[in-house]
Amino acid sequence: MTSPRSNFLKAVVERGYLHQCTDMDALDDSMGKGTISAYIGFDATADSLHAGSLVPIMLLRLLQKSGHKPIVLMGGGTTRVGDPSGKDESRQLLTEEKIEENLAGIKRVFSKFLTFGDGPTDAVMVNNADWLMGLNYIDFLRDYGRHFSVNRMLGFESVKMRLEREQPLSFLEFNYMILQAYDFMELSRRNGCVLQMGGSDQWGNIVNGIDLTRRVDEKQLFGLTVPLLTTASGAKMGKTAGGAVWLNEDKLPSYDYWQYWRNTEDADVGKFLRLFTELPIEEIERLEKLEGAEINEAKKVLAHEATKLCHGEEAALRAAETAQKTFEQGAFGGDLPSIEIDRGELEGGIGLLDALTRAGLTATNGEARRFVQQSAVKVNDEKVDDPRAQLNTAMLNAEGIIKLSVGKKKHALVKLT
RNA sequence: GGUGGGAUGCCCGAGUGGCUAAAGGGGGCGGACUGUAAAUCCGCUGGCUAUGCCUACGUUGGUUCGAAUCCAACUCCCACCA
Repeated sequence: MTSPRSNFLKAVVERGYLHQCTDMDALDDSMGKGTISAYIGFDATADSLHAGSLVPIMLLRLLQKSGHKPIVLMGGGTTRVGDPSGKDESRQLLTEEKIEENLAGIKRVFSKFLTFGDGPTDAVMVNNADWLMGLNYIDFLRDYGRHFSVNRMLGFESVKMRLEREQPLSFLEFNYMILQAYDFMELSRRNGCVLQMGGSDQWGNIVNGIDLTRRVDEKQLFGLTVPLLTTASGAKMGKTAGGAVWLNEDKLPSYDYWQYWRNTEDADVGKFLRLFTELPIEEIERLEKLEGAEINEAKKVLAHEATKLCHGEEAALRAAETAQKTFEQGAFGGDLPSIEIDRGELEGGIGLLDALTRAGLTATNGEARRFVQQSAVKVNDEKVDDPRAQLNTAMLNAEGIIKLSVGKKKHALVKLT
């Protein structure tokens, strides 16, 4: 493969987005000739996307910046079936109302990363429920079912894995790849889409769509996959203490989002800067060369750039300021989570355990008790190891705030109403 | 439809009448060490108005002083046979 000439593919290779591509040279040619449309499909299994979906999202953004048209395919129809790829067990089927609700939440995420509209390179969002729900079973089987070889489908990784491990695979799920293949063909017909991208676990599904369209419409389509990311120490991307790293502000405050990137493992910094920021490569090469404690500077840049894309520059600066005050000056910043308490209530004294739980630092009083006993709890940066301790007005600082901490990283503020 | 096997805490998985809030592992969290990193070591890991109480071993009943453990019915899953 010669090195690509189109802006998009050049960047894809350079920044580490490429895992596999069906026909790099031919795709490069088409992209050089003019604007193309490409799509990525997203499940509607939750009401927000999380950091695990960020690579494909960034890929669509890069596509748009390179002068092409991104199509976001919402799996309103296929989510009703459930993708078996990469999963041991069938997924719980979601109700229709829940799926609709999830679609609405996910739409808000994309508006941050892509420009939607009617222009030639404006992004569009489509929902495969629009064409899948109306399919007639017998017609579908006769028109398209005959192009799928079961023999071949059994060889696909997603299916093979289930069969080898003797995990049940229902006929419903077995049909997922057929529906996704049909999606690709449908999008090529409706929107002139010629490229489907996705995670490396989608390779089989993508290739199926290309094959189907070649057989039925005699059209050449392309597929390109991105690597499925794990951190250098093997953990799945996008998981953290409190659960998933959501991209919607209402599910994960921008301060916590910033912290997630700030805590990136050393070995991942360069990779993440390439994938999740839009800094020039030369700048990234400079940053990833930093060693020892200096690499923290690179992590701050990563946190800033990533947060800026998702939540805006202002939120990123706010998070950085709070982090600086909290971690580097031993004070606290206004972006920390906070709870408000009535003065009268505080005068009467509030149990420490109760306060920790109300502030969201602990899930239950029992957990709070354990933390206190493990001397992990601080009030105004003073260690407290008596579970019966009370908060009172004497603890308020000059600004009328009490700072609570659990461990080194979790902090919250108690303010008066 | 028949026969056999299974369902345990976030996950995997021991446990076959009291010593079981349930071994062990994973994951997660806290502490030490550091650089808000990794690795390593130590500890914690059902809830509560807390020397006690409540909830929990698929569901519902039963036997027993006492059940995750025994019995019955039911639900779901798996395997083999038809």
